[in-house]
Amino acid sequence: MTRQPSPKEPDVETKWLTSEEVRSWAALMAVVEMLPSALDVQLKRDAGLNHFEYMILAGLSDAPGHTMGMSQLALFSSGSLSRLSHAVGRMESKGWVVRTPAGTGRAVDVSMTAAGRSMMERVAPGHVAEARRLVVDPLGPQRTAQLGRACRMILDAIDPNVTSVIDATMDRVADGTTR
Amino acid sequence: MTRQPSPKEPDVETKWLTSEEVRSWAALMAVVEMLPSALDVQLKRDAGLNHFEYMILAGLSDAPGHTMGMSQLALFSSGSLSRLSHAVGRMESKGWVVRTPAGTGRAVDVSMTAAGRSMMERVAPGHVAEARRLVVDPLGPQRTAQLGRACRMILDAIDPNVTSVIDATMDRVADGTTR
DNA sequence: CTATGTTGCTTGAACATTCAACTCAAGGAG
DNA sequence: CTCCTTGAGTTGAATGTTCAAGCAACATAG
Repeated sequence: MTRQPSPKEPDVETKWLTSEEVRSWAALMAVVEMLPSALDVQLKRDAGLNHFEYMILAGLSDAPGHTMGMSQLALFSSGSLSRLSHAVGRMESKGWVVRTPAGTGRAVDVSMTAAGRSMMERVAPGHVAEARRLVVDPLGPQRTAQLGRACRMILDAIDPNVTSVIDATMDRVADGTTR
Repeated sequence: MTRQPSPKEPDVETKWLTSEEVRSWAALMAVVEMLPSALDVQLKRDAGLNHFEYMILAGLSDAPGHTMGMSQLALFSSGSLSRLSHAVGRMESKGWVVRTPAGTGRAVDVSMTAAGRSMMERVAPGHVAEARRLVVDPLGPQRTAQLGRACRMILDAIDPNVTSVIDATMDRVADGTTR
């Protein structure tokens, strides 16, 4: 039901989707539902880690000093502060990260431990291989780049802040500032 | 950490991503994490429904006789049978769907009730508006179609069966067979 | 110097999802 | 006919996520 359900009334208000658009929308919805769990399979198997936790570690791994504040990390990992707090709690008890009070106010910094880092080094290759197998390779470079641009436009519509945080991290990664 | 972490060893095995590819990948990951919850906000507010439950109703709403078998529905909604079973249980207790034993074997059919249908009619416009606001309109028709094609390629890589189920439903929708 | 607000995070309970085990019905194989 | 095996769902416990409330450290205003 993404097109007009029953054309009884004139239905002036709703701008329904064309059948082309419905097709695209359905495909996108299927991807957002399936891709995370498809990735979870590999991560869970190889490291007892879910996708969200992986994103956290990936973020820290590329941050200066392997450290980020909670709020920034929440924005980067596209999760709520609460979800992050729970997740970091779990990961702390497994010894992958530590929390330290940051300079000012009530702020908290999260940093990756050596154990966390070595875990990442163990899992990352498999994860990248999955990324290739499911997305990058089937699409090829051209379409992958196109997809990236489309996603950035969507993110901008959802919340303009996210794009800038991600871009910042990506710039750091590209520069190799962290190595 | 989607690129090479520390170039000590030759690292013959892993084909890391280029910085262009990492950018696209990061944007895609952010979308798959954020889009469902962004959509949930509207659905929850307007109908106490989450995105997965909406997909179930949407599937039924476009199915002949507003009815589908559990397995087919699971495939369509990109969820596990177990998840679907729990979700349908909840929705049944709210009076939106009913389960009836289907002809052969252990099979079960799920159908949308009148209450479910009228609920859909109430929510759908708002949902479509969100779909437009966050995706279709910012991208424009060309890029939306491109995005759809890319998603279909990804789905094919994850599980070739899904594409056909979705296409089948979409064909029905396009034909208007259910009206 | 109290009161009021704001930021940044944590917490607990309610709710949803996953995982592994189980049931029940058919379909063969011998 | 009896014994696997497979297919289709269900169930309960363990795990994760969300939601609303709470709390501590400042800031600002009176």
